[in-house]
Amino acid sequence: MEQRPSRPRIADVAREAGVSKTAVSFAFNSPERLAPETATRIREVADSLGYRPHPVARMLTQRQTMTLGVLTPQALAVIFSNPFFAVFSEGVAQVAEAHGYGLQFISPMHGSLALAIGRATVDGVVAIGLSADHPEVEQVRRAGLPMVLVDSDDLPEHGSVVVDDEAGARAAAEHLIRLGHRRVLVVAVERPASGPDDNTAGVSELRLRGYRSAFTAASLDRTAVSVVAGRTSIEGGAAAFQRAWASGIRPTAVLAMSDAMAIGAMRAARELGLRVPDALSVVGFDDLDLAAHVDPPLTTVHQPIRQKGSEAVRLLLAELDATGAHRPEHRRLATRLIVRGSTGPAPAGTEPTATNPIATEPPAAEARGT
Amino acid sequence: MEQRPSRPRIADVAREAGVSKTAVSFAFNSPERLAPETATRIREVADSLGYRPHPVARMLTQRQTMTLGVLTPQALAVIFSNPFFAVFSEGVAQVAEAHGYGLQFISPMHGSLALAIGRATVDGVVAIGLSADHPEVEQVRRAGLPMVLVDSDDLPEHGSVVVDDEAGARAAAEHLIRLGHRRVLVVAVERPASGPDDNTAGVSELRLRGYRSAFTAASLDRTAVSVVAGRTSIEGGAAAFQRAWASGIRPTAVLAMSDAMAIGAMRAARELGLRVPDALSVVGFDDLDLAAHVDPPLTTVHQPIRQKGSEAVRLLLAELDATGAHRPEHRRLATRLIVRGSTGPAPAGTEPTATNPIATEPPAAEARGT
DNA sequence: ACGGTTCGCTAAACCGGTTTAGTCGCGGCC
DNA sequence: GGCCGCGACTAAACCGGTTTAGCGAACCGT
Repeated sequence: MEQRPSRPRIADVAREAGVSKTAVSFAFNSPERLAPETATRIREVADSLGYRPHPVARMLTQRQTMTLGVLTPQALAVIFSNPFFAVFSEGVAQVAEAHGYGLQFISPMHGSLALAIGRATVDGVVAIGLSADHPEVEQVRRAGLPMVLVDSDDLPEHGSVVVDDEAGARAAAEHLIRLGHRRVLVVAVERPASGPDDNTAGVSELRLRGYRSAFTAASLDRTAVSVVAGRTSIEGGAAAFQRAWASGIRPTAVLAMSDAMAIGAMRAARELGLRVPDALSVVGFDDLDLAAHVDPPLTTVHQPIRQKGSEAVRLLLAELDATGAHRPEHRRLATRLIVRGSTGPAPAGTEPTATNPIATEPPAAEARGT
Repeated sequence: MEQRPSRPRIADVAREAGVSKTAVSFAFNSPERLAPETATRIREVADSLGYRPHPVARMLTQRQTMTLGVLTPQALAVIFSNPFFAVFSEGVAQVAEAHGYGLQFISPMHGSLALAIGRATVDGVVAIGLSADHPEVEQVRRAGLPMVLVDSDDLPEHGSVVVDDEAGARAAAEHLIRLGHRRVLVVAVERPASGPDDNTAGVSELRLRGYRSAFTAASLDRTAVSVVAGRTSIEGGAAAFQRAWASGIRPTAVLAMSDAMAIGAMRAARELGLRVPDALSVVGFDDLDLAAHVDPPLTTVHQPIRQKGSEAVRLLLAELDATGAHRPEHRRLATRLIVRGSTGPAPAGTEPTATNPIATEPPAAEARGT
């Protein structure tokens, strides 16, 4: 017959202690406004009743939640299976936690990101993978929530943190060119078929531009670069490489847009009998912890993922602290190429002659092996 | 001089539409109580004003937050760097999301888990790695929050989800015994030095019992099993193995309590010149996706991590739906050994006794994992 | 024509706190 | 002795919604 133990309210404490609600509130929030012994007595009564101020009621009156939101257009389950995101969250969590803020992940609810935003009880938002043209951006603004964008800086009125994707990509391509590679395959991130599109398009575009500019600068033909896309996971990378191979593409090097895809491509290559880096060089992007541990250790473009998260939160907190109008800040973090064991000189005899940069191989004739 | 755009309130909509607050509320929550055209008009006005019901105010009146909490005694940053936790969260997120619930991670704030719980605005809690004797358990109960425990089932009044750690560990040890191993090193999880202790102690204890019972059942000396502890990470596993080796322990096999530690141990062994599995067999625990991708592929005890998360949420939701008294459910999920490439016959000449009949038995018929 | 429903809407109470604007009693000051 | 100021506390308004109780008009059957 026992009913769910209803938690004591402030009025219960007040009655029990023989004081007003106000006094109880003071005892917790500004004890100096009460006689010391009164404050002590109230707190003792509260303790004995097991009273804790109701967090929702507090949020309502104080007009702040002490919680920050991490906004992402992908489902939570997808998020957590993505190591990139895990590292990013680590950075976000660390700074938020240090400043006494909790974290809430805002992801599409019943397929609607707008709905999720409407439900979110946060003081500010870090948005990752959200392109500027997302309608949700407008919704966040109308909700009066400060926001910092990550991986997108084309909304000047919001703070932003980006990395130099283009420079990193260019460095990766230059590295391959110096090693003599003349036919590379770019393994790009495909945007998810359904659901709200994320901003991979923007980042992909920048990286592709970086890759290509290196080849152009080296006076190499644009056709030296072929592109295939896949999901950004080990399996996605493997599948993408297999698909490219099946369609007759025979690169001597792979430029993958994520470490996971690079690892997948390596695996697929190995299964096709291509030794890495002897027959095929592979470059990743991200420099996850994992990258140093695979065999061979992955050459990759390092981007400060953790720092992206922590910096975004710092910007956001600055905006929250700002009393009046506050000029949003824009940060661009550096990337750098980390050369490990998955890249090496292009295999001999694969270079197109200098006079004939196109040196197209007849795909049909070469399909002999299958 | 522009002030932060204050979001419109329900009263603004009411005034603008020439109706009462009640009518506006009805227009959103029970439109059938209004004349259709009135409801439509109110919604149009609301839209034009950009009105959204304030989520905190809603929570307060409806006495529910539509959010579930994931309670963990570790810092968020630690959590996210732990792949085990990522997979678990995936399971949690998937079910929560499907039922329209958001997720909030509750971890120590300024070192105090109690403080974090006090701030959490959730309808129920999934607690992982929380031992029964934690004082926080009592706090959650007093807050009137339903709770489901994961990896701990000694609180009968709360639902629970555990896996059969002991049986899985026993299977792993039996596998090694059949392969002829007689000197094994258990790489256990050390409990973090400071901060609130998590429940690894309970799980570790169970697994250790499983390991030992296999050796006892095979009439092997207890001294065949030595134990070393380390942090549950690749580095932690490597360090632990090195430490054991340095202190003169010379096992032919390692039973690690996590895949990460197993991988670390493999790396450390390789650096010591020990080939896996020829000179040293290694068994992990968890069966992360990663386990199949390392070289050699890791033999490990599979536990349904994702399912632990999803099942815990299902139990919790059932408790939330329950109108009256509800008997909490307790689930125990199975574990199973996945044999891959990191285990093999004990190297010749290492056996303490030649009389043991099991010694020559070939690798038994266990499922070969991919 | 009249009492009883039903419909469409509203006023006021409520959720559980915080905060503002006092009230009350007392000691000090001139 | 009257006024002021101050310390300790409280009543009431408020945060932004939802919900209950109820009101007036239209409708309905007899």
